[in-house]
Parts: sequence; C-alpha cells; structure tokens
Amino acid sequence: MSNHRIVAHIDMNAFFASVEQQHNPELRGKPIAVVGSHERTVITTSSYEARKFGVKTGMAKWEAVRVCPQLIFVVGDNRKYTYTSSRIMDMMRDYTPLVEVFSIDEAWIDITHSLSIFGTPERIAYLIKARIKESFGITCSIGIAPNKLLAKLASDMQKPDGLIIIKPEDVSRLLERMPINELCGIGKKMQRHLNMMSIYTCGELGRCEEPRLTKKFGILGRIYRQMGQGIDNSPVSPMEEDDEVKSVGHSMTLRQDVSKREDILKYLLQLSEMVGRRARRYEVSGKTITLYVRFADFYSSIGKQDTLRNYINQSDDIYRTAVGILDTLELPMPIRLLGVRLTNLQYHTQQLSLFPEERRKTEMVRAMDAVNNRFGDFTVTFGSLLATEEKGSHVIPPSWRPDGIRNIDVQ
DNA sequence: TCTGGGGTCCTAGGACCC
DNA sequence: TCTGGGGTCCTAGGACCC
Repeated sequence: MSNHRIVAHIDMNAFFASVEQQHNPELRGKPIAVVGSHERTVITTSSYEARKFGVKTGMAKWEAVRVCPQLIFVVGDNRKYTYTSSRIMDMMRDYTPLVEVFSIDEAWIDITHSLSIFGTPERIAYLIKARIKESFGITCSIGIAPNKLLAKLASDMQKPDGLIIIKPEDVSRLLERMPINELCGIGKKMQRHLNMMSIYTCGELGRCEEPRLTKKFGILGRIYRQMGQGIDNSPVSPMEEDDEVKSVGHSMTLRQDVSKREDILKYLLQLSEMVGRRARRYEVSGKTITLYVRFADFYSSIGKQDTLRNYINQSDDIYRTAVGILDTLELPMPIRLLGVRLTNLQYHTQQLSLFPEERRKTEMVRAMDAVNNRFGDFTVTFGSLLATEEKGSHVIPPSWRPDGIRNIDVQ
C-alpha cells in the first residue's frame, strides 16, 4: 500500500444550465444561458450547446445574443441549484466521510481509505459519475491526484464528462510545461507579475529560487513555489459544525445609476434586510458594517466601514449604520452598485431580551423571517419598504418556482 | 443596453495599550 | 530628551475563487 493520499475533485459540468435542462426537457440539446432577473445581468452559466457559439460566463446578455441569436435565456433559481447540489454532496458521502464542498458545483473527496471497500480510484469515479448522471441527468469532470491542488487541475483538463488521473510519478512531467494560470490560486494579476519575472510554466515557477519570490510576494512566494512543484499538503476537510462564516453581505447593481439620496436609501433598506435576514438565519450578529459603492464609470469605487460597540443583526440597525456611513461619503458621480456587508461576526444562541419592547421586536422579526424563508424574499417586510416602487424588482414569486420543489424546506 | 454577486485571505498603515 | 517595541484592533484596498 502506497503512502500517498488519493484525492478526487468533482466538478459539475455547466451546473446551473444542466439543472435547467433536466427540469425542462424542451431545453435539452439547445443553447441556453442562465441569467439573473435584472436588466443589467450577465451570463451565469451556459450550456455546452451555447458555448460552441462562444457564449461565456460573465458576458452581457446583448453580447451573448450577438454571438448566438437562438440562445434561450433562463432566469436562475438558486433554491433549485442549492437543493440539487446538497443531494449530490450527500451522495458523495456514501464513499467517504471526507467530503469538502468547495462551491455549489465542486467538491474534493479524500478516498485514500475507501479503496479497500470500493476498489480502485477509477471505479469510485465511475460509480459517482454514473449516479450523478442517473439521478440528476448531469455530467461531471473528475480529477484524481495525490492532493487537492492537482486534483483540481486534473478535473479541469477534460470537460465535459472527463476523468483524468495524475499519478505521483507523472506530476513533474505534467507540470513542466503547464501554464501557471492553470493553477487554482494564480489569477490574471499574479500571472502578469510572474510573467514579468519570465516565469510562464509551473516548471519554471517550481525551480525559481525562493528568496526571489518571497521578496516580491512575501509569504505567498513560498506557497507559489510549492504550487509550481505540485506540492499541497492541505487536508480535505469536511464542513464542521464550528466551521463558521466570517461575513454576510449583499450587493446589487442598480437598474439605473442613481444620485438622489432618497433613491440610495431605498436600495440600502433592501440590502440591509437581505443581510439582516441571512445573519439571523445563521444566528450570527456582527459589529462591523461595510458600505460598498461602485460608481457609474464602473472602475472607481469606495468601501467604508464602521465598527460599533455592540453586535447587531436587526435589519433596521444595519440600515441605520449603513446610512450613517453613506452620509460621510463624497459622491463624485452617480452610483452603479451598492453593497452592505456585516463582518466581525459573533455566533450566538439566540436569547430573548428581558425588555418587553425588544422582545416583541425580536419575535416579530423572527416571524417575518419565517414567512420569507418559506415563500421568498420580501413577501413580508417593514412598511417603509413595501411603499417603494422598487419592491418586487428582486422578488422571485413563489408561483414562478417550477413544480416539484414547492414543498422543500430550504434552510 | 457594455461589464453579477457571494465570499475568503492578505497587506500596510495608524491608533492605542502596556 | 533619543530613536523602543510588541500586540491588538481598526480601516482601506487588492487579489483570488466560484
């Protein structure tokens, strides 16, 4: 028995689009794109049929239509994807308890100790592929390697429906000519920096003298060098109960750029409610509020934060703090995007206040949250928000939801 | 009608305390 | 009378991931 780990990375192919095609047979085999419900939306995911035409994630809608006139747009439904995702993740736990969920459509599993029961890594990969295909009609790409970094690299190498296995003895040969930007963790900017140092491939990165890298990138320099060598000792770590989120935020690009304080406040109220409700659902409160503003030119932005003495998670407290920050800001031009984020979090077991006034409010908020969690955002809310004409712009009406998931209690 | 939204982690400088 | 220095918290911004 060898002493190296066996890690698999599973990556659903065109996840959101595949889920939609599975739900609606008429969409199968056709170029579709999942988008947001607002006017200034972009492509979230497109089907492989659409990708053939050059439709890409992040493209503006009009741009996608230009390259693919017959493209079918589907407004995304996060609950559907979350539900499918968690069932797929559960399924993987049949093969090992070591499942690390990386995002809604990706996970690592450590199958080092699963081989005695299930056989070879290939067999486990095929079992998982077959079950995902059978239960959800979705294909996935699987990469198997001695660690997470390489497993992720491997799953990227063959799409869709791929299976690539990197054996320890193949690592250095594979990395020698592999472009550095294929590594998870090296993005556009870092690629540029490294290119300027004449480093283009993983082989070159791995051979670079450490001081040269640490001088420029600090601690990260050392990590990059190891990545270039295919070294990654981080464990596959399943979500623990005490694996806590560190911030809760919500932001949105506005339907039109706004300048009037009154308009800005309407959006801030909505955002504060989204943040507050999510914070309460997680049973956290925070004492730092960050207000983020992106201006009409798209490139200039400001993030400003305020740290309070108390921990808060009530929407109106968040709103008041956000407005307080807004009032300290100079606004040189109209605003394109607004964001509110709660950080510096504290987890708590909710306890009711001794003061009747506060207790009534907490209970009322809890009741509203329950309704909203069940029937969709902004079904009930504070009166001031209902009065705005913006109400509804981000609502997914319950009736819109496709059959089959109405009874699912989304948490 | 150009260009989404959810996060995490790191850095660097300043305030403040002992 | 010079110029200490470590720890912690806070803020603003940037890079990266999906």
